[in-house]
Amino acid sequence: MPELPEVETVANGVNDRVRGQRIESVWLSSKPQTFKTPAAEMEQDLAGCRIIQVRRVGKHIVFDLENGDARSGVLLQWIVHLGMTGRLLVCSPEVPLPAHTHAVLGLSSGRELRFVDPRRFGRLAIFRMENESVEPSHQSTAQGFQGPGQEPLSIALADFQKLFRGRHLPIKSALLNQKLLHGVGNIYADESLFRAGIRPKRIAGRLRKAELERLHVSIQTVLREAIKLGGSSVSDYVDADGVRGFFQLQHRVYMRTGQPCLVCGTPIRKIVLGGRSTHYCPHCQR
DNA sequence: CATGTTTCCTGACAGC
DNA sequence: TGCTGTCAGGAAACAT
Repeated sequence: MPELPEVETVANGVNDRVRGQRIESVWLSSKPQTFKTPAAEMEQDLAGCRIIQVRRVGKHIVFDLENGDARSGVLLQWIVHLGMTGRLLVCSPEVPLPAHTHAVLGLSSGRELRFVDPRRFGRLAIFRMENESVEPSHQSTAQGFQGPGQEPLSIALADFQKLFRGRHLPIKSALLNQKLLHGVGNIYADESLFRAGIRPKRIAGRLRKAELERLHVSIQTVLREAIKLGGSSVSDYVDADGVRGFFQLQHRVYMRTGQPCLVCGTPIRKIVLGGRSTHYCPHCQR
């Protein structure tokens, strides 16, 4: 299940392979729920565009596109959300199309960019923004696609603390809420809470200042470490090369139910919180 | 408005 | 062996 580190890894890998190329052909499957933008419209929009760059915003992969019509002043973005089982692959057209392929972009390099998603929790969309050249004295303030939440790797401590003020829900549920914080999913929520020594069901608004400080640090540490290792390969996540990440070897609680805590030896406990399996050490996390 | 619950989807795996 | 049932999970939609 791709979270921030996996999405970052995929986005970087895809960026290296497709940056600067033109989209010469577009094929989309007929599974309407995959397309937040109607498929016909998306096809029209993507065809002929040049890919300026590919980057991560939250758990979304954003393709910044130039549509070749400079006068239109429109910057298009292709937004890819991998959901649980989505993959982006760059390969030769000769490689047989895997089952559950939902999008194939033919590139000027002669290779194809493919979106494959068996479980269809992934989503594709076009984001359109006006080019903000209206204020020539200022740098463009155009951000393009932005989720409603904050980026965990750059949020300041004070803003981080503010996110949870007055919230009456378990801290883990708050961490998973993308409207608050981007990119933290089930694995990294559990791992961060373990490293911060906080029980997942503690009420977010009742955490002490010192605990939020620890959590702020541990989220960033865990995410950065995971990015360095290429993400976690838990079920079927692979990067753009089809290579698996290695962060799962660093998991201290996730999927370690019953195994001894690596700090104190107490068996790791598993509960269900907000419909998500949740792992923690009952001794180390209070 | 803030939270909680249900829904979407298929592969993997357990149990008979 | 092969079938059936259960589970996983991001985030939107819906309910409370």
